[in-house]
Amino acid sequence: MTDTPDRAPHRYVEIANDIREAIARGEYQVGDRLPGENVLMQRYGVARATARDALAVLRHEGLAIARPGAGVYVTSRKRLIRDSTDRYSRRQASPPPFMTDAANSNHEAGWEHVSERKSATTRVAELLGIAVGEPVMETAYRFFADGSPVQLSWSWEPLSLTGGTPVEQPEEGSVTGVIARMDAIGQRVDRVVEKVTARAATTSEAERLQLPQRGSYVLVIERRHYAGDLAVEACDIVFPGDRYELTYAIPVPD
Amino acid sequence: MTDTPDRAPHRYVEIANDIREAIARGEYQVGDRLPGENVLMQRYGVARATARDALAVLRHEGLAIARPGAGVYVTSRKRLIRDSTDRYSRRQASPPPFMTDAANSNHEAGWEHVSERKSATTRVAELLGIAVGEPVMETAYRFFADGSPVQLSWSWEPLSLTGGTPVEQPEEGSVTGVIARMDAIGQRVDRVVEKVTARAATTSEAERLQLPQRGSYVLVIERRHYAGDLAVEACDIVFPGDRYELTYAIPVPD
DNA sequence: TAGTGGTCTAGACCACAAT
DNA sequence: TTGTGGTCTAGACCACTAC
Repeated sequence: MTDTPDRAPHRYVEIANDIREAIARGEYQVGDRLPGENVLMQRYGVARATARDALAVLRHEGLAIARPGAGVYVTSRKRLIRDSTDRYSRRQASPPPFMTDAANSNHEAGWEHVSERKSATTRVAELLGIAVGEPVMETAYRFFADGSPVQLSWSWEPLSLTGGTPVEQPEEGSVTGVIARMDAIGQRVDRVVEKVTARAATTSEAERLQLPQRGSYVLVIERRHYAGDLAVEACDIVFPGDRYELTYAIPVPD
Repeated sequence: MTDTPDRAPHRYVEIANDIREAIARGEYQVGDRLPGENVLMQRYGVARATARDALAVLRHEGLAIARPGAGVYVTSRKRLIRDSTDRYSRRQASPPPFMTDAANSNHEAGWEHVSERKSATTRVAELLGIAVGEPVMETAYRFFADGSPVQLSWSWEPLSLTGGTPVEQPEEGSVTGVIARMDAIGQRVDRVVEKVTARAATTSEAERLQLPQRGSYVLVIERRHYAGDLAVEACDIVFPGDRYELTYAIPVPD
């Protein structure tokens, strides 16, 4: 028979496994408090750092979250679904796409936004195919579901296209949605490109998404709306890595 | 004027910032060795754990990787691109999609695979819409680029469709690719659905992808090929979170 | 063999949450 | 006021890498 290495298991892994299994057995429900560092030190006879390492494993897996001063709690395992199918269409979206994403959650969902004229940074200029320093409209969003922030985004549109038109302000006019607004000024969006990556959360992202400063990761979409070869909008979208699922349906032509 | 909190910065954050900036300045190139725990202890006059925490920040950001016994090294920042556009078409793919993804890398790319008849687990049954225990063909893949593993996947096809046909073995016949193989047995794939998530790497994933056991995260695609409402293939694809970018082009109908 | 990062002990002080 | 998690010190042993 095969001789499994069977190396001595590490204490912190064993402890993490114990707690994980207890959660799986239902001994701890979502929102329940888990045994903290002090309890684990006594229960397993380990040092502070070892108990802490065990909880760090669960935190990184997204199973638990530490609330400083309060304790460690079991987190919700449900992911919000962002479905790209039918998300980008000419029909005036109603309700807006994000509300559909959040339809599963119990509490109210909503968002805040602020639009501002800016000059294109190097990156924004590259995304939109314009010159650095050209005027753009930047709109920053933060979306909420279940009372907590679940999505950040920054959208940029070249003011050479929208400046002085009724759709200059993305969230102020009667027409909403990039595609419909661009239609209104004669720019026919025919293609949306989304690039998906995962990376560590920056300090500011962790703060605004109410994630732990250390060890958090995010899902990032870099999106562009195109009218032919012209990029009419660029957008960075940031999700807590363990809270979202992105769905893409790809038609296979005959 | 606004009174910024200006809370005392933490030592480990300062140290991490110093090293990150040194990398940005080009003082350390990809593959170079960074100052280790012992050097940082002396240079900054901190304890082992604090130096370690500083390096942990960089490791989590994907900027550095620790090689036990050897040191901490600057990692490559280039992401492989997996483009869904034209990935799923009736034309016989040549070269296979993965080779296109890896076209940017300098060293050779390739993959290993192994196919095996199995019984559908609960999850596979649910994915394929069949009964638990039904026979399926499971094919496990591991893809390499630049000499290191960059992608794992597991594909399942119901043997009720492919069993006894020339395309029963995904990688053995003259016809390759799910769509072409299914065409060969009269199943016309018209839609591929991909669900993208991010999560912590499991122990076994970290091992097979040669990632650190702690703190690694992965991008996961759960993919299904559909012929009408019939799921003819399901597949889990796992990427190192900081090594890949997934691209989706979504056409906007008139 | 010397040095490395991974794990672990046994303490400490702090800001903050709950009471 | 008490307890919590976040940070930090000052040691230790180990398996492994590089020489």
